[in-house]
Amino acid sequence: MTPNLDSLSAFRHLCRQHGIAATHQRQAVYECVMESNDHPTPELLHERVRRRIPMISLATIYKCVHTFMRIGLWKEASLHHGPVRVDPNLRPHHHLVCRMCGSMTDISHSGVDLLRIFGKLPRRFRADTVVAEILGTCVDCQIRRR
Amino acid sequence: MTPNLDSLSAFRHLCRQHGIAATHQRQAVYECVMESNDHPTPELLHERVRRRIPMISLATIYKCVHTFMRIGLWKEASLHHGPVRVDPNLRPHHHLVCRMCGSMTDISHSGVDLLRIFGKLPRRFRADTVVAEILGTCVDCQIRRR
DNA sequence: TTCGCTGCAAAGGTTTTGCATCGGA
DNA sequence: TCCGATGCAAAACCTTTGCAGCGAA
Repeated sequence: MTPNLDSLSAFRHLCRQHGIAATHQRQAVYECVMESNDHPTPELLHERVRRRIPMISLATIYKCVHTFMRIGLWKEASLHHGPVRVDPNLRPHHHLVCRMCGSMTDISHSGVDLLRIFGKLPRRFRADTVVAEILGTCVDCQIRRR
Repeated sequence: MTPNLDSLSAFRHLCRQHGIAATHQRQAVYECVMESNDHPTPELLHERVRRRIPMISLATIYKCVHTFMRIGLWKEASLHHGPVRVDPNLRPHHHLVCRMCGSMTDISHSGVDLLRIFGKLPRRFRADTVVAEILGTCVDCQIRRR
């Protein structure tokens, strides 16, 4: 059973669990993200955290974000960001995305109408497309690794 | 009925339909993408197109890609690329992504097990996650626009 | 005290832009 | 001929990195 800790010691506990130092920069970044309802970019996070620690640098934000992702506390919401990729296939289809090399392969729509599955979306959001992104490891990277 | 045209005049026809000039650079970029089975980045496309037009610049590749996307011939396979976005929500969930402002909102998993729906994936791809990305226009942008 | 973390500044990678020139219609 | 497209170079944007000094343990 997790002990009922206040915010500060809960954060220290978390850091100890993962073997990282509990700096106040990390705590501020952590709390700002956990209080967010959106999915902030490092830039936006920097703005928010600076209200508490005016001198914190953007590089530190990036480092904190990577650290928390590495230890599995957060994920990257923006899948396969990086260079644009062109898709000339206009028929509905989904993507197999390799986490290691970033390669993308189409797979057919196969009669799965996701817009129907997600029929009860928030009424206020005007949806036009639903794409399934299937993340994993491609054949080449399975062979190549280790 | 579309006339049966050879490659060159088919391309000219397409350009005329969309009111853009049929330059040989655009034709080479167009053909390279249409012959691709992957989803090339501008960089990779540049390499490939240079086999035909050694002096073509990377800026032209970017401009062509934007043009073909603008007229609706191609899409962007890499959804919401750009700055990283942090996602501290570790429970399975999907995303509402606004095409205009890039904002992302979580929607609940709602019992839809996409990995089961996509049960018959290519055996060789080792899938670990399926995320549905629901693209459209958020409330704020619906109000803001025009 | 020690080692990991921060802040700064520089560099790396991707994309856009301004402008002179070229070429398609 | 005319206007839009290209090529180049510079700038803008996003992210990573190296290193000296700081601070958590």
